[in-house]
Amino acid sequence: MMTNNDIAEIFKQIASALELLEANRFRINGYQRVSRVLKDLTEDIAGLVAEHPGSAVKQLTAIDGIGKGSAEKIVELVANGKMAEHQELMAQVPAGLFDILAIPGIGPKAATLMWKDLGIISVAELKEKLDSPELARLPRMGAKTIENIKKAIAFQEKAADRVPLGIARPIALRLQEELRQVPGVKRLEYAGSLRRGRETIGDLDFLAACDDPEAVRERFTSHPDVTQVLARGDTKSSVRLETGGAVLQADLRIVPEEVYGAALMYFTGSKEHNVRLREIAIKQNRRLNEYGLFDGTDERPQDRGDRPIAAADEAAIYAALGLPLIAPELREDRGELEGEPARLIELADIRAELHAHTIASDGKMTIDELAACALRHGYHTLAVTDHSKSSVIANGLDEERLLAHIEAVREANARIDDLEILAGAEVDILPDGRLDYDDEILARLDVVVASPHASLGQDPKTATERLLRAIRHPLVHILGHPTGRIINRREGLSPDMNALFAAAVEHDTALEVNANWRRLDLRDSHLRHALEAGCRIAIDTDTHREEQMDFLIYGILTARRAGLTAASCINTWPAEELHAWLKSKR
DNA sequence: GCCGTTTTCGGCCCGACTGTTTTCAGTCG
Repeated sequence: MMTNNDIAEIFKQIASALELLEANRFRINGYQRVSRVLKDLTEDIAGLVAEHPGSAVKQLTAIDGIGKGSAEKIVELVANGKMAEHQELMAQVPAGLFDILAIPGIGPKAATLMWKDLGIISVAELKEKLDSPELARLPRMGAKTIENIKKAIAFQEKAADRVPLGIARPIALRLQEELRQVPGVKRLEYAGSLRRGRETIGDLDFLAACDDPEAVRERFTSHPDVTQVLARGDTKSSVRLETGGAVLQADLRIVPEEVYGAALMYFTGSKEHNVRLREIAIKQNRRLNEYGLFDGTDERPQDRGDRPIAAADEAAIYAALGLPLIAPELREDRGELEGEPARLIELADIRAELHAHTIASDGKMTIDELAACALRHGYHTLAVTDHSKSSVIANGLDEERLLAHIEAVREANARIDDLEILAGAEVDILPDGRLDYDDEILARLDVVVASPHASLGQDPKTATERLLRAIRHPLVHILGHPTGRIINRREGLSPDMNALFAAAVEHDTALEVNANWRRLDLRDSHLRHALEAGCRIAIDTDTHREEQMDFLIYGILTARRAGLTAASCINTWPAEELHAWLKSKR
């Protein structure tokens, strides 16, 4: 069965092959857009084609970015497992060239030259020839360029994956704070995919407005964590840095304060969202760039002394375009420019933590320490949810220990004011969908979070049945980290998410957004679809140690990317409402 | 390749920086 990602990957390969064959730039863009749109799509394309073989092309062309040609190719691919155009291109372009194209600094022109003139068709071959005179004889291939390619390959070998949000954000906050200390800095903040709250970050983007650009530039490019300076221009600098176990690229853009908003929009992206906005501007006979929104469509109006209609702040620019302010997390060209945006959930809306561990299983805090932590966060409710007996590695509780633990929680609740401490458990969903405690035990718990921990390589059908059984269980409140994925490490389960969402609505079971940055599960795209289906959502940190309760921000960012409002999130409800809902399952 | 309140042709976002050039191509975001 072909997943959306598989299909998207095929279109991406077509685009790359066409780049190497020097095809029309806009045709390449077209394929790239199809690839991106497919990746973002929430419904399963293979399923859609299977269910509506006659109307699949029509349904696919209804999606923005997919035309008749691509729709037919998708149907061909799903039906036959292969696509003629793709296969023809793959026969023309050696597969290893895609890896060469992926090296930062090497584009289609350089890769094609190396291939056609020198027969280089893999990164290994390129590395062998880096010091050969024949490479240096290629046009535009001087000593510095070759040196940069060497460094880029070394960088890529170190920085194998995009950096998880939970690693990148603390680094960015630290760097942001350091750069703000430079005298004369008026404004300085991170933008880019980090500001949009993506689950992984490609590079860090900083924007500054200041009195002394050279001082900020100097602090940035000579920072002790910087391993290489890639660019150092008047308004833009770019570096590679190694810090906190991460290897990243970081860019700094310095602009006049009066155009800070326009630059922030530009630098926050996404690229695709920006393109949409610029297209809207053109339709209004205007021009939008990082220096502002201008009347007329002249090139570089900022250099002609034109005064922008709006430039200083984001809201004014959106307003001038006739648009509401779009939250950074939504700026992905996924339809955010249509309709009225809702007020998205915020960190301060959260009033309860419903998934947390103590020393009874694999946590580091006692019940009292956990409660103190919840009180510091201003919560009205805390659920203590230690692991169940099958999670042996996590020191899961058997029935006897669990009953004693429930007593300890009840005792703490009686002793501690201003916080309702609930007795719960994170109960393993066994591979066949049964739960790890019997109903008599589950009924004694105030909160049951049911989560998959083992057998995470199951086939989709088995996984769907397994999770459906847990969702339908009358004593389960929350489905914890539904897929069990670990970002950059483990795919996790690939169940039919639509089936899960429908069952969750029917049985009034909440779905968790696990805020631990290694999980973020549900992920943003799944959550978006869950909300369309009408699911209730829980955002919990799965806290094992004190500082992990601050992981909540990662769950909030992920939830905002899906358009979650406070009302749909049970952790925001007043105590009485939340407790009544929990009791409705008892 | 995609798209359409200039709709089936003719457009398609906009700018910064480097290195290799003698005025700009290639790459990136």
